[in-house]
Amino acid sequence: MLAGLPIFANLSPEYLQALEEMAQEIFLAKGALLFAPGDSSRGFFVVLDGAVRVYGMSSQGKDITHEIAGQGSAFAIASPFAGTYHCFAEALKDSRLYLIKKQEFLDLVTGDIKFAAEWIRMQSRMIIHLRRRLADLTLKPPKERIVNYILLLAEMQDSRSITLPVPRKELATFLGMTHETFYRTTKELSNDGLVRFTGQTIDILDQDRLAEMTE
Amino acid sequence: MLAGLPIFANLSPEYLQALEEMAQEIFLAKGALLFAPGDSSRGFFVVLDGAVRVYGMSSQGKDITHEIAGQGSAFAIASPFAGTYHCFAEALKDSRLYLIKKQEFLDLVTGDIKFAAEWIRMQSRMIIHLRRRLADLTLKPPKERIVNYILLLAEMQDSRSITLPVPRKELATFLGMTHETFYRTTKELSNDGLVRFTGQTIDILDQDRLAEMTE
DNA sequence: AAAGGAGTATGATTTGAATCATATGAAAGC
DNA sequence: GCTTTCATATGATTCAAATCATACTCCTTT
Repeated sequence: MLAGLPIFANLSPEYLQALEEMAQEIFLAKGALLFAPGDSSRGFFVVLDGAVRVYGMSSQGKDITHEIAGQGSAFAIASPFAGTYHCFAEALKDSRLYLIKKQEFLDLVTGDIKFAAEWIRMQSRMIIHLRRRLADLTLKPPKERIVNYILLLAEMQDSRSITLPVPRKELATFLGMTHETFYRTTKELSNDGLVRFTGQTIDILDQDRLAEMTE
Repeated sequence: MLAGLPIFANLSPEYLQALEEMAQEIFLAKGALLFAPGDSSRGFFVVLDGAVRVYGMSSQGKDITHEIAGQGSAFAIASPFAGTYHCFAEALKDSRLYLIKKQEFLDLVTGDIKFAAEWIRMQSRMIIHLRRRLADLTLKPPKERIVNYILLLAEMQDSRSITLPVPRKELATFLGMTHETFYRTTKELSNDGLVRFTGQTIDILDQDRLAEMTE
């Protein structure tokens, strides 16, 4: 089940096997809250089916989406070490997850040097990615953030035609803007003949010009 | 030299010893650029004396400070795994650093399970911290970000009177705002009798009311 | 003593994106 | 098949913070 997931790409089969053995299957109905800040960690999660939104919230009720974890993504992977969860996680659809249980996972990672080394590499990538995202959200205007994101998706899916795991609306808070701004800006891109939006599909019409916009 | 640094707080003396042995002393003049995005990693750094600013830059020349690494801070710690640096680093003062050399460090971390486990814990804390910072910069207004930061410093230094390692000006881009906004807002706080600024010193006059402002 | 520069400070103006308000289309539930 | 809800869409208005402009105060340097 875990084989082929990007996050575990560099993990050898024996470890996938070990992780699988400590996994517990969990079902979540659409809209269900999986955890909230302060809840003590039961472990981290892998999405087998469906989609989960991981997000933080400010005092004024505004929210930022940290991750939209679709099929094959893991989330809350730092929580076993922290002891508690620090965000909200909520199912965007009916979902099926693996819970990789905290203690078993900690035993594995602190007991096996090869596994630990892989985990460190993965965390390093994550840290660099977070730094980059931080800079983007703080410095770049909405339009560039959207273009960035589309190009990133295209690269990851290796295709000009991208299928979103969730309605477009959900992307707005991930990209740090309101849905109004998101719709307006995507409309612009579409008017300029750069992309086409059809339901939850994005077609890239002019990759070169898009790439220019982000340097 | 490395003993007592917060980042290595949980590391036992033998590892500090090992790190120290793979360290190379480096001197930087004020204003000198230590590395830029794309440079291949020589390792990570520890500030023995002085201050280094780690920052990212957008195409339009705007910048965000990721870290102001003062005495005792480490930075670029994920770079040995990434292979290259992903930010700029520049000395804010004449500085003395340790370079913890890449290959030696990688050998240690991938060869010793106890060290690896500690490193994973440290990275986990860093990931959670970055998430939190991301949410704060995206969701909270400038005033709250400043108050947050002052309270954080006070907690870290365990004192009502905080000494900054750098001029106040430098804090603005760390908190994701212009220096004009920073000065204006701090003036407000000072007019309201919450804090007092004297050169590079901040005195907290009313901790309770400050704490209220951030919930 | 004068000159330059960095840090601190404030006023005036602009602007980009949030907010508020509504409307249409599409899909899901009854 | 009808109603309700959710996603998409767009106009009007507001507002907070960036930008632009200027000045003052220390400190160094000469």
